[in-house]
Amino acid sequence: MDTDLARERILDAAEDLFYAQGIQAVGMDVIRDAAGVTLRRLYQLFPSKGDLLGAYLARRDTRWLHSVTTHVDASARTPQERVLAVFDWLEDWFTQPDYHGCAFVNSFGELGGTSPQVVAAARHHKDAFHAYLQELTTAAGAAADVGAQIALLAEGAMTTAAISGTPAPARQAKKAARLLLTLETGHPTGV
Amino acid sequence: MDTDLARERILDAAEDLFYAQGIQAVGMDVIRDAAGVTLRRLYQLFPSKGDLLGAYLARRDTRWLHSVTTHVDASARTPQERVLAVFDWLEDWFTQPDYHGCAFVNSFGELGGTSPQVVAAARHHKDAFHAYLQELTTAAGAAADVGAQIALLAEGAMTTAAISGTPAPARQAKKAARLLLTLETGHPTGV
DNA sequence: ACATCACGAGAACGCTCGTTCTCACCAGTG
DNA sequence: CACTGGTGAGAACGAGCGTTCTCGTGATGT
Repeated sequence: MDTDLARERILDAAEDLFYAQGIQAVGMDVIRDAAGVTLRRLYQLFPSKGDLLGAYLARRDTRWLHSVTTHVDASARTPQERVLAVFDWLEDWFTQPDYHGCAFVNSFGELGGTSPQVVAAARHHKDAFHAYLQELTTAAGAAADVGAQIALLAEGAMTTAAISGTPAPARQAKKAARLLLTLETGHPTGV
Repeated sequence: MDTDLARERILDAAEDLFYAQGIQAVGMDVIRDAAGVTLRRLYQLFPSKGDLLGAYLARRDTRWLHSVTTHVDASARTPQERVLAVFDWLEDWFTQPDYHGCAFVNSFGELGGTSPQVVAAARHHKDAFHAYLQELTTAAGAAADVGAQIALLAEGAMTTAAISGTPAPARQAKKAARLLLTLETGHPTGV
């Protein structure tokens, strides 16, 4: 088997399994089985489980953000709609049957107390996402605070949808985001 | 040693360790050492690690909510201030040096994929918290949606404060909550 | 005083899991 | 054809951990 193909199949298997069951719950042998790869090959490409974890998080980070931005670019016309389109994308995500939260929040919850690598990955991912929201809200003419506030709504929606098991938080967050966006547009916050 | 005292010391140790390092990262022997209790006693009081985990989450649930409600009752005068006082309490919490997120979100991230018991505990805890916020916002005369929206802000603040390592999200969330609360007070949402 | 019982301390057991090693096999090279 | 080197399949190793067992000891009841 080609090396690149093997890498991809390993990362696909790791992503499915790590996300579904947690990182510590999935052994390297299970990933080997799911990827259809030999253990030797697995350790050649990822010398330790930590390396595989890092690659998993890195790939998921870029893919996830790319998916959001692609949806925003494709579906929204006005700057305000671009902000709100993020919540439509979230609702789609929450509706997928295997959804159970943000992989980075989950990883942080599982290993944040022991792995600085996971903390750094989560921080990087959230920084990038929040910066993107800030960019969108600024483009929509909102006050400086609104980006962070809308980021909090999005984060809250992710964990609430995961724990409650329903996609409803996406719509509630969207509604709140619309209010924050339209009411503060162009005005100083005045607080 | 008294049985009740042993229970308490075990739960104290388990809470410190589970919260700081994660559940799977902490062995029963470490809890035994920290509690100053024999392994025999530990298993007499909590026949399995799962039982100990359940007791830990149950106690933390009631204590956490009690702490919030106590602060709200003690510090806030008007119904609106009672809602916003929740975010002051959050800021205090975020500022504690050992803060790294909501124990239930972390537990869910760690074991949500494999333990229905943890899922149920997290759901119960979040249901109770969100119901409390709903109660506060209703008492403040806000529209029906506002409770859920403010809950999303609080949840987002918890995870964002944990991952970013700063307490700032509490103030951002409070600002947004104040807007949602005052702007929607007494009006239909009109969306 | 003697039998009984509970308990403290820690060893032991069985399992999981990350990682490495063994061994047979096949491809290419002189 | 011999030789070398890489590969596949899986066994093996070593550590960690949840749980139980052993053993020595001291308290209790009669």
